[in-house]
Amino acid sequence: MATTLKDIAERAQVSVATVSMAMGSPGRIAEATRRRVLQIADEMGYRPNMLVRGIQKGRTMSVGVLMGFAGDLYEARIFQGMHHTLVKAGYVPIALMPSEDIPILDQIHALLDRRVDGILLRPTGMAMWEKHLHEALDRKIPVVSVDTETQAETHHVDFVGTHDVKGGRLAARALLEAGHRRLAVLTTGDFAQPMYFRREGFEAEVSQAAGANCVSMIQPWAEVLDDDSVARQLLSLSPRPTGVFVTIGRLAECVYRAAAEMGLRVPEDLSVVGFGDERIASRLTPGLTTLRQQPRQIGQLGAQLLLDRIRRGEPRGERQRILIEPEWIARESVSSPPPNPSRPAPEN
Amino acid sequence: MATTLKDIAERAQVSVATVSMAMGSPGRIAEATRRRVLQIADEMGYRPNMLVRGIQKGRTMSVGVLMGFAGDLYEARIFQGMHHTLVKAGYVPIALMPSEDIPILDQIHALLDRRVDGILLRPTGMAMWEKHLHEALDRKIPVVSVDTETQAETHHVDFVGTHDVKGGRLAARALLEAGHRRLAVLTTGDFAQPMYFRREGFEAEVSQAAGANCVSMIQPWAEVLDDDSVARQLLSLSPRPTGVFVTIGRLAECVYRAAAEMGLRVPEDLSVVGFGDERIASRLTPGLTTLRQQPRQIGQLGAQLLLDRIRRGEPRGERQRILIEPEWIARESVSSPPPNPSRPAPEN
DNA sequence: CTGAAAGCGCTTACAG
DNA sequence: CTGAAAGCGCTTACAG
Repeated sequence: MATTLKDIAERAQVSVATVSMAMGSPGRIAEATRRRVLQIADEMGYRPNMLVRGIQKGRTMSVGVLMGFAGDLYEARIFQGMHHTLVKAGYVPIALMPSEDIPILDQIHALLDRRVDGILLRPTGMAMWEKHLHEALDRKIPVVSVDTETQAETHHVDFVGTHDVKGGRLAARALLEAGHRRLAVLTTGDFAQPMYFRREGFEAEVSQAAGANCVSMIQPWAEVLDDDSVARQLLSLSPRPTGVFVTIGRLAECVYRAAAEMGLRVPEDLSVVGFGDERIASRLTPGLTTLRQQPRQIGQLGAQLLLDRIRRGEPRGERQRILIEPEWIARESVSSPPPNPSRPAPEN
Repeated sequence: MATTLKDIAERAQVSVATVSMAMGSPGRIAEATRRRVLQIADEMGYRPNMLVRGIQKGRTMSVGVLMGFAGDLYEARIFQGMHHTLVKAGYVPIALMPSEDIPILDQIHALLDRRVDGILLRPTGMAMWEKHLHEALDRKIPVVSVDTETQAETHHVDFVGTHDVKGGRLAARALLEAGHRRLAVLTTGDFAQPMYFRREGFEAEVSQAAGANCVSMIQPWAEVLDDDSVARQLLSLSPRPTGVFVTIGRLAECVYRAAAEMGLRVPEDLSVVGFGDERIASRLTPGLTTLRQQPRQIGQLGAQLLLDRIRRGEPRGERQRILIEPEWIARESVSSPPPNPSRPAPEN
């Protein structure tokens, strides 16, 4: 249906090879012929057929992107970053997502059958991509994981994500420097590594500070939005923590509400530091001091890593791992601890 | 690099044609041979090369998807719907979005050069896809527009979207039936047709009701979130409207705030009906009665329309246009008008 | 400077 | 029942 080199060759009264060279190889064809051929090609609306090139060179200039596409800003930003880097380099993303009634293996095969040059994925808890990743790796198709690290098959899967441990440390350091000593973490358990790492970093930093301690409580993921009971428990501890780190922004809402119910003011009585969730953080009153992630950059670097591997043609090189430090965004939810704690500390 | 039919043929000691037929054509090859070939193919991890099929049959089983991917739930749902229908049918979406520094024409060409079988697009205000759509249409590649209708090149561009006019009518009817006669529309101008259609439907319905009237005010899009001044103006009219229709959910926030500042209660003093934006609608207090759109279904039907066109092989058939009625979601923001309006109506 | 030939991976009539 | 040949659209040595 579409215009082919043959069509052009006939019209221009030259061979297909000549047309091909006129378009592709600079000085191979006489300038006059070349001009004429190009002119005709243009008139006929010729567009190169990348399928052919894909077969010939073994490069389709397309990559598979496996994500959630669930509609959160964070993931959209990651995709924006990937998209930008890919398209700038002449690549195109084939975007697939998990779906109840479509076997994941079929999705991977759909990519392999179209000979994608590589795969970018964000292995969220729900998407069980990982089990079938070897299908790609065995065929020497590079895979780069983004935001969340793959659990299995990590051997040659590069990774770009947030430096969660560092983020946890930064949160702890800020609270410690503000004078807090009784610290707490409110986290949510069943949602993969990032939460664990954030908590880990926080606890590690606190453990190095003289006279400071830290309790941690876990709220089931399903109840993150609605249930304030865990936050209330946390604030009912005696002695009560004066600085709380929540590993995900939404949890701050629970803490805020629980505090309000208990007559505690933020930040006068209680300092709170969050993680990510910029929208929520800026909307809360007082504004939530938080660690901003860099989803766009994560997407870009992930794509870059993949392109590097594709270009080097060695999917089994040394594994790359890039962690991006979250940015400290100071709002109004952190201050020094109350001078007169609910239960006076004897060591004054 | 990847296993080819030739590799399998060598191992199985048969011709490439035999291998091909063993896989593709049912009864063409002796069962024993077939088994052996398939077995070997499986061992070698053979995967068919769809690029070749794409060249041979002129079908790549891929379609271009041009959207915003800006991270709103609504668009994500549309994409989910498209994705589901496409993947179920063996197709795959190549997802491209507008980007400051990438010419749109290049994006379209990226799709054409990969010989996508069709294009799905959501022509939002920002994305100037439309100018270059003829590049696809001229090459007989079907295009289906979703959510927002294309302005130009509509000749053969099918469309699936919300029945905005009907939605506006439903909103008006509900307010009229609740007894309201002084009605108002708060809309936002610079954001393409849907808003106009909603308003149009509302005004048309009101104009048919005895003794009812309607004023309309437009708020610039850029200020939708922050600026309540237009809403305040609207509520300061004399006589004051008792029922307001906002053409987009977010605007309800402005109305709510303005009402609160002016000492007006929703719904006792003021009834409000919104459109879309389920998240906001359910979060507001009182809950916003609204017209729910069906983004997932819109995506599915859009993809279906495209697949139909691809299969029929006639990109120039009669134009399809599917409008999906928004669903009336009753919450708490609508009641009968106040018995004793701010400025007593003489006709009692 | 231009063309004929071989090849990329596969399918499909057509022979045998 | 299986294979050789031609062809899909293109590129790339190799001749002339």
